[in-house]
Amino acid sequence: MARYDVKQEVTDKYSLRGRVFHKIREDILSGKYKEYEELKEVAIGEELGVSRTPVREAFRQLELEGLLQIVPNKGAYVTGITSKDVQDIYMIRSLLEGLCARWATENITREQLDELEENVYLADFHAAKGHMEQLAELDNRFHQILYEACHSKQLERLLVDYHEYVLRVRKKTLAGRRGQVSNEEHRQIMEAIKAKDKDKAEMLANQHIINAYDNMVKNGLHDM
Amino acid sequence: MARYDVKQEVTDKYSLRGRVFHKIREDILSGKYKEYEELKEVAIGEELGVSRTPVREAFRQLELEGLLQIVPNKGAYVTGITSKDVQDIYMIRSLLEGLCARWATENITREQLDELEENVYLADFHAAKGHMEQLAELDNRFHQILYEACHSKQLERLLVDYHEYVLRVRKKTLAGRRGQVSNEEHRQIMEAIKAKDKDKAEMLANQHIINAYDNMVKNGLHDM
DNA sequence: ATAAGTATAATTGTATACAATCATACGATT
DNA sequence: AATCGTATGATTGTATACAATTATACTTAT
Repeated sequence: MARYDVKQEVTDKYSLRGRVFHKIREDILSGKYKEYEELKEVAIGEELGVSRTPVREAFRQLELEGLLQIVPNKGAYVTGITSKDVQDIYMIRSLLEGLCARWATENITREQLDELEENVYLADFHAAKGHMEQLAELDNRFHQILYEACHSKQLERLLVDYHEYVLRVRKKTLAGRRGQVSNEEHRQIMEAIKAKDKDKAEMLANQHIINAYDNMVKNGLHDM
Repeated sequence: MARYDVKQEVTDKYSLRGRVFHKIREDILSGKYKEYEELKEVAIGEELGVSRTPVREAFRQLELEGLLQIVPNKGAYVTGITSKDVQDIYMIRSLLEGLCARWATENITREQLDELEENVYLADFHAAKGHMEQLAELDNRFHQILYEACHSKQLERLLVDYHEYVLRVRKKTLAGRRGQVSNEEHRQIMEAIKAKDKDKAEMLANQHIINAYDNMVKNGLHDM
């Protein structure tokens, strides 16, 4: 009847258990396995140096995440994502990121706010220098801080999932001018949270995701 | 490279594959397995007449759904849901049901609208007669129609998951006066959709979930 | 030549066997 | 008596074996 801490989950990601799961997940999101491609249990197993058992368990989880589609007695197929799916996900994310920003305004700690501020200033620097990799890293971290700061395990789980999910289609979105504009939006969100303006923070976070989507569509990245 | 239809997923739920998964899920949601209870693979397997393999696969899926927490080499424990978790989920659902109603307004078919209207009138009848079981059934169906009518696989998947999820805490919410009030809200949502008033439909659906939550808290059902 | 039917191969579904890890109890040592 | 160490049992992690299903190729009949 022991009450194990949820933090266990986080470490699991990088420990032995779930290694297979995350590797396959990564390979789907990175585009190594194409849409509608059939994944064979033995083939994947050999590639990862394991038997079918852990692969099957990973397949079942990936199906639940919507990344795989398993047809009984036939096979596992990489789920096809249509441009409408992407649009829907961004609209859903827009609402949830807004709620996250609202809750973060209420619950953010001094340390988290400091890191948020530092993040924005650092991103300014790297945007000016054209360091796209660091910019992408900082963008990820900015949202991650908010996910933690909203102080809701439920919302955090959803948003982390979606955030990883959209990496599949978002890869090069921060390149070009969007990087600087995006960080300017980050700054405004940060300022609103700092000023404890919940409504403004929510509205800005809403719009931030919509803008990211619009930019992605403009660059023609939505039809993968 | 065959393109299997998503409808396969639906039938799977009730076919052989996933039987174990749904049974265990049901037993957790129904409260048969208590919070923090440890589930043993062999014990569950014997109870369902299967070996450990399908049970393990189900465990992995249930962990991803947040219903189980698996600690490596130790065991699977039923996830404890705090009252804050419940509150968060209802807030999240409120936003998503609102979005669903908005999209349903844009995409609902004639047949779906008819069924929605019929649903409301039928529920009126059963509410007056005090038929609580039928009322609960109609409530489920009302939301289900909206999930289908919003015409978004992504949003539907989320909302169906949450809807089943909250059954764990919602069981007796429709009893008492809430049944009639709830159906009056259904009627307003339906009318707004019929009038193609997206904003109103969204707002009403938002409030509908908030009201359900407030009622649940008032009745003291949130601390399970 | 085409189509149906059958046999063979490949793949998934499930059960079982073995390995690794963890919990518990007992005993030895201080 | 308390504590550490070891041994034993229980449980999970993984691999493999077998069963069931599906896909493919070949044969045969029209």
